[in-house]
Amino acid sequence: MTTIADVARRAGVSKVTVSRVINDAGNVRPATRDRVERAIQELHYLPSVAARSLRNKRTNALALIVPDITNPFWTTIARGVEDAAHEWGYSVLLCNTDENPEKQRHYIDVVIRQRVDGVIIAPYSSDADHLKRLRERSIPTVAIDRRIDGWDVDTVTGDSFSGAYALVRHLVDLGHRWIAVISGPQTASSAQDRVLGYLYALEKAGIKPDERLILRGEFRSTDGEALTYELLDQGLQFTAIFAGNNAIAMGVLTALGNRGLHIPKDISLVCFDDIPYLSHILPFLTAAVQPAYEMGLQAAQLLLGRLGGTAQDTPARIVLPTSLVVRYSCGSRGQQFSLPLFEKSSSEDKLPVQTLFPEEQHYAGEPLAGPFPLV
Amino acid sequence: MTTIADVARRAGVSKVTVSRVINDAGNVRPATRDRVERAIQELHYLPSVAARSLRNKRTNALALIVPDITNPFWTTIARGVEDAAHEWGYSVLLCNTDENPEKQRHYIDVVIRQRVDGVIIAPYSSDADHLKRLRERSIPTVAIDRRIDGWDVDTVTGDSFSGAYALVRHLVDLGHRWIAVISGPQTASSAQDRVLGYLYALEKAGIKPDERLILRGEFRSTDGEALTYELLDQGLQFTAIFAGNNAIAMGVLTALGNRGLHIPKDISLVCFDDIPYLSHILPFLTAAVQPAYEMGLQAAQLLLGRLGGTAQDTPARIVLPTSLVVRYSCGSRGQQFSLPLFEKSSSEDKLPVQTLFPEEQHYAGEPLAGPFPLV
DNA sequence: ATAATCGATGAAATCGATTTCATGAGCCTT
DNA sequence: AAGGCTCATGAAATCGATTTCATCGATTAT
Repeated sequence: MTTIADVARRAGVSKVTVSRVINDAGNVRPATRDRVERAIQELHYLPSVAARSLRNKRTNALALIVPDITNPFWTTIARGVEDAAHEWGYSVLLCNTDENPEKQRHYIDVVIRQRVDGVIIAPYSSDADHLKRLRERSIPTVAIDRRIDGWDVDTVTGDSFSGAYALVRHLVDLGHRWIAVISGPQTASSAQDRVLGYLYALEKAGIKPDERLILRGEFRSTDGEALTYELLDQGLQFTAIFAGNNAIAMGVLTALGNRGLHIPKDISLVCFDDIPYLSHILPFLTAAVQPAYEMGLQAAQLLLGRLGGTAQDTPARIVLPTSLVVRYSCGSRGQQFSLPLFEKSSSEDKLPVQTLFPEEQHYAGEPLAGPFPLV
Repeated sequence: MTTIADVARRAGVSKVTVSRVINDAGNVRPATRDRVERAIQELHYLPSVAARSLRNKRTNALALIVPDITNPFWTTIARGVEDAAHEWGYSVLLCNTDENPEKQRHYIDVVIRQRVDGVIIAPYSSDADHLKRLRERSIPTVAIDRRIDGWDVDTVTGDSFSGAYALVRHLVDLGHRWIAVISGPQTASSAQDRVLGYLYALEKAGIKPDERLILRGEFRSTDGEALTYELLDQGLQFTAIFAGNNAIAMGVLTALGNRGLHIPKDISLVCFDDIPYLSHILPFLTAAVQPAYEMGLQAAQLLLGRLGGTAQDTPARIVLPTSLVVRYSCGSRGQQFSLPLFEKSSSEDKLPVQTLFPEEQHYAGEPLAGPFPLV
């Protein structure tokens, strides 16, 4: 790997001069600059970020710590963060915790070892011990989607409270009186707020909440499914379910389908967060939609602003508005059909595909180009 | 930030001894080891990867360069890569190229500056100039999903040829004779193979291919949509469309819907790659499904194997089998319904949600906990 | 004409780890 | 008892960049 010394030697100057050229630091004669630039070109030199950041104490890297990169909500946030970071010349270390405190601890370690300049985190639990490690080292941090109790940091969230209120209000307006909620873990402020919004909507409607209809699990489809079975098996009376996020809603759908219940004919369903591809083809689920890309963008801009040292004021608390997207899962727009659309047993045929030319497939080059026209 | 020197001072030893403890290098008296470990604990010391890798010339980091992290296919691959990397103590630098050669060039620069130990890349174009830069520096590289012509590297792909063959064969068996294909860019081997599989299926069926029915764009829904309009506007005769990937299929759906055409009543549709959430609720699209997670896993294992120096043999060419999942978009299982399910104009109502307590929202702590029961 | 300033350049120190080599203590062998 | 080992430990060099400070020639001010 070529180093700055190689470039210096080739250009007939010292390392310092090469460094000046790289960093556009001025005080370099145009002729010298040219020689150095030519040497850089010829050697395909690219400076080592490790060496540079060792000296600089700045890595030009952010970390984004999220629960589940498989969920399109988080993917979209990641895109927002990445786009903003890219703009400012920062790279992004993406960390996936699976809502697992142990993995979160691990990644906080990684992030510290990497000496990233800043962290954007959707904390598993607000008071988690290991979050303190970021604080102790005063690593600039932005909380996204979830607040961190007891640490006054910049925060970007969607308006979970109002979104939940709007969803439940919608159900109430349609005449529902027994509404179950399956939210996320109590440790996540977003999950809390959604339950609070739910309660507020009930209160406003003069409905006395029933504790047995308020369930909490992880923000995962498996938990949504299991808790729906629990609801059904307890023989409770309810006519609608509010799912705390899109993954939980998927689990609810699965469970209801398996029990032969149809939406919205038998039960209405609303949820938080959109599912991009799905709602495009099948605009079925009525949902409170957060501006995920915007959230990522704002979080990154907030963080980069801090790093740039421009904003030295008090921590920002940005709460972005949600939208209520009314579709068909409550029957409010006419019952075009009910989910599930298919009988369970006949829904899929998965056939193995035979590999046609096993030998050729392992060749380099273009073994398949021979016998076919038009290519 | 505490350094190894701080730890050494506190433990009353030299930096070397601390380094030995950290790296479990032996030749340290148990009593000394204890003192050092206690000092590490007390100071919350975590070594800097920059300093370490500067000296070691190993960063314990991989890069994964993919076209679009928003597409669940790539997200799933990323999970496979990440899980394998995590297992071996490597971190993953995730790079998103948007199928944009300029961004790919940029990220290859980044990857070199970062001195990552290895790269897994779905190259935009196999013969792209800037791929050479990885080669020149002999950075261990694995191509994923797409082969790289003229560079004999480890490669992990799905069996696009056979998958495409199976899809088109399925259409032919159902009686289709005029089948259009909308594939990805010719520079991507996966897109090529899918066209080749298409042609092979036609040939086997004794159908003469029509060049006008073979279209290529980017692997994006916008291109799928635009090219579908093109097909329709040319007044060509065709009864089915084979979409080169899931994103293109989404675009095709949009275009057909906008033109008032229904699937499978008016036109049949098959595509490559699944759409996890969607096909779970609405198992509608008949597709050739690649084992994405497995692909990521194998690519990472291949790469890590190289880095470990275990496998010094010739480059591997792993081709993983696809499955044909027969659903409803060709009508072969009965026409339960046609897509689009809704009249276009009436499909959604997006309402802004009013923020209920704007002031409280910006407070720290738990401003919302007051007036509600049950919390 | 001389001092002061400025611009271009490089030598050496530095960042935080690891590696190499030297040292000295204790133990074993003959 | 002397030489040879092993083991525990540390001093110094090193990785590849940047920063600080010194130097020297040219230009400007007095």
